[in-house]
Amino acid sequence: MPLSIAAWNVNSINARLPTALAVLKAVDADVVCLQELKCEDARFPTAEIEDAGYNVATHGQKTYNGVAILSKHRIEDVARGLPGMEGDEQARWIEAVIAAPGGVMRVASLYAPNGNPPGTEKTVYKHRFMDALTAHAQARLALEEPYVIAGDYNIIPRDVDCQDPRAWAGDALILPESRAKYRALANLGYADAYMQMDGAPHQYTFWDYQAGAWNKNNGIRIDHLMCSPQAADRLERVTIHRDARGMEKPSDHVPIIASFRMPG
DNA sequence: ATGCCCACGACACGTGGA
Repeated sequence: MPLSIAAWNVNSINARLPTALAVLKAVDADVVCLQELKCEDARFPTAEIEDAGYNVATHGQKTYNGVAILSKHRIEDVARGLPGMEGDEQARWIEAVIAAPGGVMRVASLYAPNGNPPGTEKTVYKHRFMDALTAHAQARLALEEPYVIAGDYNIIPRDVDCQDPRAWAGDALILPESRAKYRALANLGYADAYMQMDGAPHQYTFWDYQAGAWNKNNGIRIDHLMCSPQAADRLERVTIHRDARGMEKPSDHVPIIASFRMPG
């Protein structure tokens, strides 16, 4: 029985709850990692999400950031906040174990910092966060378990992961220092699910609200599922749910979904 | 060369996003 895991930056769960519920239904993933809830835990629409068939674990924050894990299966061992970033007030990390019938899978929902403008404290913070992520991911490898770090990495890994790299030159999403952080995670042994299954150029997960970016297909691929070797060995499918961007009141991101064979 | 659009807070426009 496969286990599907989606990553989706919802850009405020309360601003587009009807849209979000429709997307959740259409995607029908077993596990959904949400980013940019933009609300405190008490204001998360738990009842509506539970009615849609999901258990809920949130790490919210007023106005900014906020991440959640939704799961049709039991959620265990929830941890909030990225190890190594103690004292950071920004809610960008939640991790848990999903007790699926076919076996357990550890899943993290990640919202990495944007880092713009380059050369500022924002950039320093982005790099510090990514270094903490790499250290944590390395420690987790010792467990030798299926583990997926899913979310908005705010990194364009290759030039072909955007429509026009010249338009992004100098941006924190594409700078070599940012790409090096993504590669450091990959070099530990974490596979980008999209790259393992397909890697086709010019497939995007984000289109800006401005300047008709969606109509011009001027997008970027910045939402990724990074898989431990034990998860990567079970990966059988990846899809990008582009339809979500064409809906009424859409998020500027769409879900990307990976499906894993499970032993049981 | 910059802004375009969108969400938020608590009402006007500044901050942040990517």
